[in-house]
Amino acid sequence: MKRNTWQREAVKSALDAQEAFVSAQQLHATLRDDGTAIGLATVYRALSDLAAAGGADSLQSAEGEALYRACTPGQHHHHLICRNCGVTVEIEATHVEQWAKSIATEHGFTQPEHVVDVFGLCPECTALSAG
Amino acid sequence: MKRNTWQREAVKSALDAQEAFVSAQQLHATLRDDGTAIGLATVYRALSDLAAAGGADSLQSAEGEALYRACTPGQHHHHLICRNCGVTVEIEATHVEQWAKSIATEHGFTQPEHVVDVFGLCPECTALSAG
DNA sequence: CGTCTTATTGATAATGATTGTCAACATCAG
DNA sequence: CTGATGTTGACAATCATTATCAATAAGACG
Repeated sequence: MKRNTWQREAVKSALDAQEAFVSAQQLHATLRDDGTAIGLATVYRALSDLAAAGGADSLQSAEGEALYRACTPGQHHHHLICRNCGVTVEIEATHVEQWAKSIATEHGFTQPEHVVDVFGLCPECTALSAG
Repeated sequence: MKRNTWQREAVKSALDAQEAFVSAQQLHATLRDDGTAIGLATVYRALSDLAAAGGADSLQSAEGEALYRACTPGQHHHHLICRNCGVTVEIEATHVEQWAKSIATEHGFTQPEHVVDVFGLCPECTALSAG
């Protein structure tokens, strides 16, 4: 049976409060800073449960860390991510969905899934780097 | 000054001999099995040099390992990868390039880069899983 | 061919994210 | 309230990757 604990709630709402992709470590630090005493392992577990349940998106940073972000459940979407500050915009990619399916089929591949993410500098970071 | 060593040559040709993405560890094991005494650290170094020089593509597996594959230098391309056996097909994605640029611009993002990879089951693995 | 400079190697230690362990604890049905 | 058991959290363990550093070898030069 699945139980509801304040820890899982805390992780969920801490993730909701983020506008950018964050690592488990960062989220753990944030929670601690907010006065929430929670174990690191628990944050890892809560995040991977959330991701498995579709309540969060995850991706790997260039350095290999796992990053998480709250998302609308059930929606398949992709991301436009600032490589400097991490700010994220959800984007739709109907075109790309179609393209991925057809290219897979062309080559005889089945059960296609795809990883599509766009990295760049957000307006703010662009301004900063220009100044 | 950059020196030519048999170790780097060995890594390069071992990578060329692979039709799938492989990890540094796997490549090291392969080399050892072939009777080539080479250090693990050297394989790591050779692979990241190769990738930096454009002689190899790299991506992160779902488990977070770095995987490498020989590729045509200078060509920007994406991959269709079998999630079971790792076989890889290089694909072009002119559409997607354009789309990535325009979506980034729309949101005020600059210097767009993108990660686009399609995973699926190759014809062989599809047949196997069906049988 | 020898010699010298220094890039490279490789065994091993160190790092750092993530996962496993397991006793103590909290949740929820009854 | 109480008991069965899912969950927590401190810490150890794991695993890929990187740093360390003495020993080695590539290549320029004579």
